[in-house]
Amino acid sequence: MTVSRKSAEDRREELVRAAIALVARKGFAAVTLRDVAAEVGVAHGLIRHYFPSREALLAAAFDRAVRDELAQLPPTVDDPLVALADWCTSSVEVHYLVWIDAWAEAPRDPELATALRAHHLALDQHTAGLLRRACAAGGGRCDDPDDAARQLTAMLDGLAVQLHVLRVLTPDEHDRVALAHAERLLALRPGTLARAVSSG
Amino acid sequence: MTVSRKSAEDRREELVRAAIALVARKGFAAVTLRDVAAEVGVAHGLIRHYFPSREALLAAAFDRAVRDELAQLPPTVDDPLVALADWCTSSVEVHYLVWIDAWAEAPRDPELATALRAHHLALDQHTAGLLRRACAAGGGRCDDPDDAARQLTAMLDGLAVQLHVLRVLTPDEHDRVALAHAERLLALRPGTLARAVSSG
DNA sequence: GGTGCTGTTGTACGCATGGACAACAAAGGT
DNA sequence: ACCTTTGTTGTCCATGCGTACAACAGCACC
Repeated sequence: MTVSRKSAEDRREELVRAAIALVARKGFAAVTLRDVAAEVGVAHGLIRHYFPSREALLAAAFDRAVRDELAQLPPTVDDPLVALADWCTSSVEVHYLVWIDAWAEAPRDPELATALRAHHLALDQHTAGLLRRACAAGGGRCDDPDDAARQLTAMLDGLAVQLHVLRVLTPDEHDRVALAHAERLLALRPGTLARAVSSG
Repeated sequence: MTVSRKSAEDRREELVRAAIALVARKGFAAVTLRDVAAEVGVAHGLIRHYFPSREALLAAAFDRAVRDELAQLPPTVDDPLVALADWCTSSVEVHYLVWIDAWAEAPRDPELATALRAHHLALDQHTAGLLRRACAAGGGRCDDPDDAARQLTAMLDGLAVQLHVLRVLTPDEHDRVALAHAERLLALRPGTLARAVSSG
């Protein structure tokens, strides 16, 4: 049997990506080192060569998922209304399954809770920025963007649960409710945002 | 060692309650039959006398948690405004930790997902009723109570995550945002609901 | 072409888990 | 008093887990 060698960098990356996929599929608690190894196609002993413990691997995976999401946030869209509309309608399923699992784990894992809180605050700030710019561009009114951002993120989280977990919403309904809520927060004319959703 | 005997009914109840508490504390996946037995103070073999499997015990525990919550829903309050305001501000921490854990588990457990969806729809209907009555009593306007209920439950779920998991909100902030959102949904004068919160 | 270095494998160990079951102990009927 | 029923215990087993580690294989450098 000839073994296939990879650079340490590539292999680490491969393992982390496999871990993220498996967490989304099976949940933090159910992900096994043997699972991850099988997903990549290596012996499970190899993981110990890159990560001192299972916990370290999962922490790296979560960290990576956060970084991924934050990095791909700015969709390189200039129009503030389009940016906000896209933000309201972009709820990536895989990521949300990871977040919801992290929510469930957070009360027992202070480190994860801290990371989760930091991630949330970053998204909150991003959302506040989107709201500010969209408000100015759309002729709306927004006394307290930070408060509005809190309300929008709460709504989006709740809608994501209804969409991805409870499945009591269709994607279209999700988008309609989210956009309507954002329009109401900014006192925009109904439909302003709905018409701005990028066609892509 | 003299063993302490209990009626089958009482013992079952005791085991289910212990399971609920442990799920809230450690999460579905991490709850062990030995854990539950230790919590109650019996040998772990006893559980098999009451439940055919671990899965059956946890299912019974979740079912019981749902029943508990639905049973104690009507807070025996007549005033519709007070009832709605109480509903917006009552977010029991223990229960929500169980729900969030169930959300995380649902994508892998179709039976749990079904139960969760049924529970959600029941709450949605309850919320729609509250909104209808409060709207009439408070002189608001509500074209589509079902849609408004969907939006309120989504917001409450999102806020519960921010309060209990992320801990980026104080209970007061939670209540303020929730009440303001409900007022906006019904086009009530700001403060109408906030003043109605039962003093208890 | 030997010689380290490093990625990789396979096996082994200790441990915790869910489940199975035989033995035991407390009531309750007769 | 005996015996049946039923709640309860302790022990055993197969399995799967995270971790540890010795041996192996590809690769670069001298």
